[in-house]
Amino acid sequence: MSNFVFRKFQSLGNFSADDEARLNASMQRVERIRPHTDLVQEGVHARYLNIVLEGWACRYKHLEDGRRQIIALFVPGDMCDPCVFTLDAMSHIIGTLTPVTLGRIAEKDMLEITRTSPSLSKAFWLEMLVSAEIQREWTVNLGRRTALERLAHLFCELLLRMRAVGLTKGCECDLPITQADLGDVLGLSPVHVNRTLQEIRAMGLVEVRGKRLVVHDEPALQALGLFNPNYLHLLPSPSQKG
Amino acid sequence: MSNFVFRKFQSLGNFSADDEARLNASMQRVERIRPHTDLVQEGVHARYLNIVLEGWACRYKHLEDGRRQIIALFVPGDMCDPCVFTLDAMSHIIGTLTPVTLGRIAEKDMLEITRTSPSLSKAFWLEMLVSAEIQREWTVNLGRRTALERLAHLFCELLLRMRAVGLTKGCECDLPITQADLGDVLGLSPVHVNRTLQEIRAMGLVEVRGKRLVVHDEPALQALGLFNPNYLHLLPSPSQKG
DNA sequence: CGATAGGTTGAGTCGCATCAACCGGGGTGG
DNA sequence: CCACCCCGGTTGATGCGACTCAACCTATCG
Repeated sequence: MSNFVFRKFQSLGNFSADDEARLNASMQRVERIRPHTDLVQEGVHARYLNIVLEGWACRYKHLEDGRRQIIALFVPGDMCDPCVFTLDAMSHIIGTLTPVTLGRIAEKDMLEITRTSPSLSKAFWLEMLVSAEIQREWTVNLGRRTALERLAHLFCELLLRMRAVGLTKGCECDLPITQADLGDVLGLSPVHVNRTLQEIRAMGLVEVRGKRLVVHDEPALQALGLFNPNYLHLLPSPSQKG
Repeated sequence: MSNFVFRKFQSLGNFSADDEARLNASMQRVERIRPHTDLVQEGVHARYLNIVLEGWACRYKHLEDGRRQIIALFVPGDMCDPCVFTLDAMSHIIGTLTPVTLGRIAEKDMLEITRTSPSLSKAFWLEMLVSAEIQREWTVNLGRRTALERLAHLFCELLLRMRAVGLTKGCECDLPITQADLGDVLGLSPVHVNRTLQEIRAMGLVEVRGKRLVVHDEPALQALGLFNPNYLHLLPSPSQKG
């Protein structure tokens, strides 16, 4: 199992070697899915739990006239739908943003795992609650923050999430998505994303170069984005270095 | 138990007389909480599951500078936090919008109920999944719909949710909240809510008078709001008459 | 070497916010 | 019982933030 997925589960509670073995045994690897591919179709009952192992994916919805809103971002270690099994059909789509490698767990294995491993089912449960918390925070982001604040807030969140799975180097991490995708996350037009990126860089807080996010002043960025990390329910980080 | 709460649980699956008795036994009634009162403080571990029996409540967050976003609306029959027990602390506040009567179930009773009654725990689980679906749809609403569309969409949702618990008369239901509260739901200023209400009324779709919502043309309202009811996961309604 | 996707820039417009004043009704205190 | 107050709603004027359209630039890839 990749190191950062291991970290992810560790961050969700006690995670034993036995748990790891069980996960590995039931996880089927699906390599290098192309970017901008839909994994799960709207209106279809989910048959697998998908864990992102490499690359970024998202949950999104389309309006009839083509407008698109990305509802959630999935970075390595994230589970795309820890809770979707019981609903008859999904009202959203899960798709890749970059080339993605998935770990896939069939529904019956999931049921078996949650029935027999308290630590793993607690991990799935926590993952679900935290993703709901993120969803709520995004609601606030879209409803009450300006473009500049939204961008700052998103960058703060992503940096912390990437750090939690050990995918940062100091205040730097991958940001492998386009400005248009960022716009669909933030409810902004691609043009305005571009200008807002320039503005935030001119303030000396953040730079985006070559699909990398480089945060120069994290406290100031958090202040700008009115960012309070509580909603991520991160453990007091044992190592900030990533 | 009030008729509409009964309906609510029926709409969430098979709900026996025995289930009803168990709920009644462990539910403590809290009468007439004042409007604009916080039920659960931010950063405090929840000790109860709250079910709204009368009135409307909401989940909201504040930004440091006073901006406020309502993240969820709770109408009679809704559970304020079916899933919050396992998280250490909440990053949001639950408060009343109108005078509210709650049914309150202590944490230990909840654990007991979910452990021993499959039908009730399935109901709680479903309620949680649907509320997550609503949250996602609101994210789209704030990110990608105009003020007029947002309002139309919200009204469509509220009408269906109220109908599901039998609190509509045809295409009419209570709407006991202020325009300022609507603004905090929709990410709009109170002034703009007012103007948008006038606009939607001038179109002949909806009227709001005396804390009542009156929908004149539900299909047209759904079209305007780009509304697709799938996300509510309502059962094929046995009776539309409310 | 051309095609194409992503990024950048400018001009013009519009949706929504803000500020401020005013109205109307229900509750309260004198 | 009346006067007042205050909250919620309404209206107008003005400004700004973000969108749209359109052109152009740049890097990558076949």
